[in-house]
Amino acid sequence: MNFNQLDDIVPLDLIGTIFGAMKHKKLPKTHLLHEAGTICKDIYFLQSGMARTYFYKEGKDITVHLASEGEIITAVDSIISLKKSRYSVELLEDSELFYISYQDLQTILSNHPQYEKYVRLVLERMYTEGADRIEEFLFFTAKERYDNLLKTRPKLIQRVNLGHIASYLGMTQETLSRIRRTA
Amino acid sequence: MNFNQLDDIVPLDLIGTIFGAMKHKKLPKTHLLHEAGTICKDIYFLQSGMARTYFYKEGKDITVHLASEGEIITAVDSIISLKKSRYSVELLEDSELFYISYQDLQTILSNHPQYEKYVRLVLERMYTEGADRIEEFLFFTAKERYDNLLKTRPKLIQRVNLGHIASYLGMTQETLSRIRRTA
DNA sequence: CGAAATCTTTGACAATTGTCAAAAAAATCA
DNA sequence: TGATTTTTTTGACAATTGTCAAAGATTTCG
Repeated sequence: MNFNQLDDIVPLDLIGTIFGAMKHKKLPKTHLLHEAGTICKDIYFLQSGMARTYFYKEGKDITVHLASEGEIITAVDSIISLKKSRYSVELLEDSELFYISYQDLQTILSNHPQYEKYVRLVLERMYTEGADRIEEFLFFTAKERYDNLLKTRPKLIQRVNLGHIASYLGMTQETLSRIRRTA
Repeated sequence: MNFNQLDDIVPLDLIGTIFGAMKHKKLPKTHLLHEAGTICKDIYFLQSGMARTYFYKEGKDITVHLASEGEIITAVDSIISLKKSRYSVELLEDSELFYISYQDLQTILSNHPQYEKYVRLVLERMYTEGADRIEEFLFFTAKERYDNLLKTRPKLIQRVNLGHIASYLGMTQETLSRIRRTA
């Protein structure tokens, strides 16, 4: 398995326990893992490939989150609250993934409370990453945000449409195209 | 006690256990709870008053987080990683607060692993709030972000300097002043 | 109270980013 | 391959937001 968001945090026996409860699938590019307007029950662990969370604002398609192999993706606005999600989750490449319902994960955690700690550590990391992304918007210009992404996740830029990257960075596709020309 | 980020999630006995380990202080406006460049070890629970997390970018003071009574504040970039923080945490009003070191909190959690679940729930909520804030920057104009803050945290706008609110919303003070005139 | 300090507003102008439309380039697939 | 679809770039222009400087307003505190 290849889960860089977890490997250094979560002990092997927990990975084993959770892994035993996970289902596995290979799915093609453009497949919708989750559709906006429905309640999202599953958490996806990308073994290979790439996915994005997105939604529409005033007719425009906006990418909220991007994940590649080793990373986790789900509709965060639904999985915890069990409200209908604003987001859809779409595969950007043919992908191989493991998944588990949040319900099942919670059952495992109830039976093995010693594992809660590791879920906490993963959440802490996710929270910190989110805080960094907020900072980006507070201090950085469009060009700085792009340069930063280039530095931190270079592969992503080669594999994802310009339009998706632009909306993920909070700018239009045209702006990103011009930024790239100058850089 | 008054902890609206916790009351509806965390059971009373845990609040009691943690509360027993917390220290209590009253401190005046402008007091620095934490200073940038040092490692932040404590988590603060505001009983009354108001605080902000901020830092400097190119000489400009930028507010990253705002908390009022019932909310939690700390230097998130340091408390978990134990790295030196980029942020300072400052009181905006005379405040009464409880605090505990993250270290002590972890010890409590080790001794009472049944409580990990609630820390996870709090973190999930914090993460979700962070995700919402990112969305704001992705889809909303300066005016929309201000209107939204006005709707979700109206008191805050009456109690916090325009400049702090402006940087918190990712715009200049002048822009916010003009937005407010029109609204 | 009244002077000093801090905070907010305003104006003129500049820079950044967005919009709309169309052309160019690249990817897809029958 | 070659036609079709999708993606990216470009241009002209508009809207939004930022910068700098200064004037008003408000708060603080001796």
